Amino acid sequence: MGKLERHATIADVAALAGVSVGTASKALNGRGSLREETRMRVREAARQLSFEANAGARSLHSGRTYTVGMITTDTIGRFSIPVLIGAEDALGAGEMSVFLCDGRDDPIREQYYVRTLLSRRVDGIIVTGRRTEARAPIAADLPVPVVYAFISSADPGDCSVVPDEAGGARKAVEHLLAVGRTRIAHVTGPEHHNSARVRAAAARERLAEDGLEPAAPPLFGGWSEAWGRQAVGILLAGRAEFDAVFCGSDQIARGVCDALRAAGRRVPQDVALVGFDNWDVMTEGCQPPLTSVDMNLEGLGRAAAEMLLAAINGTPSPGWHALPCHLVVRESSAVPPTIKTSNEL
Amino acid sequence: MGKLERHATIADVAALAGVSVGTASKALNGRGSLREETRMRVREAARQLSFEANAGARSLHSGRTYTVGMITTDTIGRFSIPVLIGAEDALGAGEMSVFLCDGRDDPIREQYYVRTLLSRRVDGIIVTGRRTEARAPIAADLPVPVVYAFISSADPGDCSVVPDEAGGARKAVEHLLAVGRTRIAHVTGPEHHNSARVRAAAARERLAEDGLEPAAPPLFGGWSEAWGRQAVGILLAGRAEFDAVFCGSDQIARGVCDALRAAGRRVPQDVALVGFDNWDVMTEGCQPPLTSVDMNLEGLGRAAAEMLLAAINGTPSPGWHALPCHLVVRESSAVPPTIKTSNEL
DNA sequence: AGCTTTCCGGCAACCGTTTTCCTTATTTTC
DNA sequence: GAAAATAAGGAAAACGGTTGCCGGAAAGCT
Repeated sequence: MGKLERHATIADVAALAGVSVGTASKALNGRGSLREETRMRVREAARQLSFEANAGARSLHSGRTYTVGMITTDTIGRFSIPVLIGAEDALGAGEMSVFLCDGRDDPIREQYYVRTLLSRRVDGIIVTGRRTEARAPIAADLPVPVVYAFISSADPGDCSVVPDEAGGARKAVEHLLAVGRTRIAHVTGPEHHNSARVRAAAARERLAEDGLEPAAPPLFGGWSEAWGRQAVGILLAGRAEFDAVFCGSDQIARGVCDALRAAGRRVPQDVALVGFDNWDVMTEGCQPPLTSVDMNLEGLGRAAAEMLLAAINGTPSPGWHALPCHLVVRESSAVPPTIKTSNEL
Repeated sequence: MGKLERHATIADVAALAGVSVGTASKALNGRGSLREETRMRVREAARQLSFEANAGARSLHSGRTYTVGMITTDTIGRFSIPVLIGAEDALGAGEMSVFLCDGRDDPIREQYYVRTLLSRRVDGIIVTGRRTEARAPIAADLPVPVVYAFISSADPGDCSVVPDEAGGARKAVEHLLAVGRTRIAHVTGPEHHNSARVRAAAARERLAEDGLEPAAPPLFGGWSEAWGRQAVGILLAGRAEFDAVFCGSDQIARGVCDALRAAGRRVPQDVALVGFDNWDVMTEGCQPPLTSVDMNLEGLGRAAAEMLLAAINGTPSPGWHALPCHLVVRESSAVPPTIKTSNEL
């Protein structure tokens, strides 16, 4: 209840243990040569006063703060979170604490945060968030290493850790081909969004490798369920036949799924469906559960953190690092032979 | 490109400006009495060296670090995020930085974080996250103030900022009554979850105030869409008639909505639907868009941060603070008179 | 001219820790 | 038994800033 008055200092500990501050410091840090009895006495005093060394004062000496800043450029969103969690986890294991800064997509705010982080002497900075394109470097000539996670820096000399979205899209298409689909449509987000373009291009390319054409030109729109539903209308209105839809996001896929059902097309029997993001809320809410591409954002955050730690320790890894995506197969694209057979009747 | 070698110190600035460090400090902080010319000279030197005062060293003197720790007890989840954003925003306005700590629902991890935060001399701590019940205080006798946000502390002497879920549930029911529904069912999360119980009790109570009984006993299950769908089966199998369903979460509501449509019941004409959380992904994805109770988590985070700041400045607000929820009406519960009339035919 | 003010800016203490010497005892060695 | 080696712990100087106090110079007053 009654909050403790103030933090105990090492001087308090030293006094209680009847030694000098220097000795107390050595005792607590296992330095110098002290009698075991003395060491214990100091430790006991520290325990009694619930002493915790002032990290600020300590870093004054060591030059390292064991903190890193994490700036999300867009508002902390669904994509930043897993990255953040992964990074925090990896950093925490290295005893480093994370300053969270929500940039809100506001350059002023961002610059302000960079300045505060520098004044707090963070050992490094991770920049994350979603953007339509690679972003401009957060600042030039920073005295600390910076790693971009999920988002990527326009400067190729910077270290960016990103998912291999093209690879993910290829896996999605490959899977659809493997379950026997050949007339594959693609519904995705806005064309001005790099992810949408990359995924669409990779999908088309993978089809081409098998000598196939898309069932329809890729449909660019928004990332929402509403767009997914709308897109189905467009697909059905067109004269092209399709037996699968690869969607640029799980939300789109879900919209597609709902609209297909409403139109009397069965998933997966008539149309197989693959989403992107592997967002549990969507993959599980969808009926049937949705096959999806997982970008492993948490792993990405972890990788970014590890690269940052390495950079802090003097071995930076400049450049663009693409981490593999993997496909999680669920019922929306599973085609049990029996049904396939009944289809062929 | 080439990262700057090291941070400039105030001694560098002083040397460049040709004054003593003390004078430089005063010049930069607007203290002491200096000639305007001197002040400018120092400021210019600081600019040239892109000097940023070392916050750690500074706080050594002031005793304040202008940082707070934020511990999420469960893994950073959908509910922690808005709270976090709100708090970060309010704190940032007060020039405070936030240490993010992901407790993962692991007491060991949590205690570890408390210790690191204390060693970093945070000015205060915010604890947030989702839990089935009020949680045990994070630690006894901390030397810094603590505020619990969203989650609440079992110790009534602690400061907890929580949404008024009962009030929210009452508003939902009131709205359904206002649009002429009288046979209202309730589908919600697991009974061992305090939120589920509170909302269910408040809903029943509000009905009783109008002399009404629930259309069916409250259905406790999970928080998922799947449970919502399942619950509709149970409701339809029962002999009770119902013209509205108030759901304990938007996900449940969406499941209910889908299942109702599949069963041939129209929303909102036959059954009006109200959810809880006002989660855009669900309210917008749902067809029709879902009416829902908004807990204003971002505001809650902001309020928590403000209370923490107040506590840091010496005026704590112990106890349990319930913030009002509000209802966001959308089509799932809108009943245009024409349709109502056609129902009555 | 001599005294008091006012104005600037330097000096040094202090914040909490770590670390490098150094000084004492206490042993060991010849 | 004296010299040397070793062990144990203290004193003090950093680390980077802030701030109270003080001194010197210039200006104002009789």
